[in-house]
Amino acid sequence: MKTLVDKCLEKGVRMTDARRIVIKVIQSSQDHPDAYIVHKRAKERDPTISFATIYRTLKLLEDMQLVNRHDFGDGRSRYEEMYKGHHDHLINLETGEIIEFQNEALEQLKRLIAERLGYDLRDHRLELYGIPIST
Amino acid sequence: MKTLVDKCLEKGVRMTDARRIVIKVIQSSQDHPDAYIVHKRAKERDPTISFATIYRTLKLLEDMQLVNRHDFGDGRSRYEEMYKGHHDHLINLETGEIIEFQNEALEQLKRLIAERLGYDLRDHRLELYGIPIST
DNA sequence: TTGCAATTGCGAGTCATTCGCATATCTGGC
DNA sequence: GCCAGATATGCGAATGACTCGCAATTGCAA
Repeated sequence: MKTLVDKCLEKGVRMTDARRIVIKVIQSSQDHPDAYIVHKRAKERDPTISFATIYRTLKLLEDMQLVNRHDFGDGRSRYEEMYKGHHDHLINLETGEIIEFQNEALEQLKRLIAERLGYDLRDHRLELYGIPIST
Repeated sequence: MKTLVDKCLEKGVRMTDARRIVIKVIQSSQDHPDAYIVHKRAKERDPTISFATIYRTLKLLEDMQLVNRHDFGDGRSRYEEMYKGHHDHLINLETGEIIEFQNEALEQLKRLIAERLGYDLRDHRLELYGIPIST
């Protein structure tokens, strides 16, 4: 099981303190932090790390397909480690809580629809927004 | 068949020249224009109309559920009249072209997934990104 | 250990969108 | 039709997320 650091080294990406910290933050986050939160968490490990570096490193990791960037409609990007299988998100409109889910039937349907339209599916984005069923 | 203007009047929304123009632009657009394009088209009808008014009017129409705002990941919002049934979008990664599609099985599946997770589905967003299948 | 290209922190710059405010425009009641 | 007051407009400035330019620092290969 390779770590993100291993994967970076493998691709010849220079491994700096700042990058190690951002990677650590991403790996130990179980939620979907935005850049501001990532910066806040990174500063706990090194108070001198800058915002620009957070953004640059997140972009680097995104380009390397090691991190996923999501836009949940609140005007800023949120990040999570790209690990295991694909999953989609359901956003609780009352609390902002984000629930992850996987559904193979859904994935198949997406591919099928794209194919019917004459396209090879390269990426997709699905978000459900709901409120908890009361009772 | 009520027009957007009718629907606005019905809800007691004051009908101004600027709003009539924005509505006209939205109604006669077959694509998914961003605010800049809406402004450009609106200026053809009244060169003095301002950007702020475009945004304010689009927001008004969005709040009234007469216009849909989409974010296709390029950093700006795109607008379309909210008419007929719900549909999703497939974005051609090579040309940026946007294809609309509807799929009832997909809609049912979305509702089912939300329900299983204990949520009442209030909104959702699905975008497929693909490249044309070459033959 | 050294050299130099890659990376960092900083502050300034972008870009889409929103706001504050003075002016202009609606619209319901006469 | 006309008026008053509430609303909407245009303008430019403000915001907020993100990116860039640059000088100083740092990683890493030889």
